[in-house]
Amino acid sequence: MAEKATQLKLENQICFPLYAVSRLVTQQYKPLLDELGVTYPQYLVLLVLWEKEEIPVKEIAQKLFLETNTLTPLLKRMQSNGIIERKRSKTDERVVIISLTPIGKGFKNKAIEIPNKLVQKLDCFSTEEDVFVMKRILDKILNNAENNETCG
Amino acid sequence: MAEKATQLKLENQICFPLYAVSRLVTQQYKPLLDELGVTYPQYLVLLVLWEKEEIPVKEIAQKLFLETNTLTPLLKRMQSNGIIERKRSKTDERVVIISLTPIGKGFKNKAIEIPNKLVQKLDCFSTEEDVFVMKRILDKILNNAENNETCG
DNA sequence: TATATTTGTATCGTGCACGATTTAAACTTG
DNA sequence: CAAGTTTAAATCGTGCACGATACAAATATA
Repeated sequence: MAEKATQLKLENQICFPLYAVSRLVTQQYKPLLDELGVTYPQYLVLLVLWEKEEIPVKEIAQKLFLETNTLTPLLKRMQSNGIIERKRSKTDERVVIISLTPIGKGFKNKAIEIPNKLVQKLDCFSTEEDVFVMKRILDKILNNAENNETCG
Repeated sequence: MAEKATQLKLENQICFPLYAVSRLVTQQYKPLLDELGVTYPQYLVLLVLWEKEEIPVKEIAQKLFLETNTLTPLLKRMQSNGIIERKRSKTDERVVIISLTPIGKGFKNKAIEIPNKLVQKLDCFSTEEDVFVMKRILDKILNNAENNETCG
């Protein structure tokens, strides 16, 4: 029982540092993304679209582990900001295909320096070795989350 | 330049798996916290209050790396759910002191099994070794974030 | 080929996060 | 001690997250 009570201390939670560091890192992006006029989740959508020109909402959702009820309004905002286009698929009228406008494509040149700048910022909080180890573990977890439906 | 373009691929982002895993883990808590009728950030406030009976809003904010503009409405919801009490400090009228109601104190017994249940759930996604290593790195980052104002 | 089921988006409501601003109390300084 | 500054909460507005529900198109089944 004493051990279980100890497990309820904030410092012993696994989840909490994950939650706090995630927000901390997102905050590091803010000034860089402000220059593009996008939010952090919108930036993730841009990363997806820079890898694939035309992609259905559903597929973006799967890549980012988000639901369409989060993405639909987010994509509408990006559309009204002139960054992306939304059009219905010809072959399946249910599907909405997302693509970049010339403006959205142009953002890639501005964004090219962001990853390096962010690594510099993270140097204030961690070593590159630690960041690398952490990323490897997180990727493993995400990978298992994609494949392990038996377990959840 | 080719290297910089590679860095813009989603799979090469540090931030993204952090963001996605953070949400994934929070989702694992949901069914457990539903039994208490609290959200995940509210659960974090409970963890703080189980360690310290009476605590100002500001101090909770510092422990959880949140702003008071996030906490004030959250605490009001917890108050109207009968979990906590809010009262002005006698010695400093600016300060609002948060404390648990008997109901909030009683939640601790119900919550005592949550950490173990969560570890079990995480076993589906990761090894305990990896979780331990990750937590150590995340704690280091948080620690540096608390102390390094020169760098940000 | 009607009917039922599944699938991809969209809509709605609640609760965070967080920047910006406001307010009142406490503190500092001239 | 009066004026300016700092500090702790609160308020406001915007944008996620996400559960629940709706709806229409596509598919499966009777």
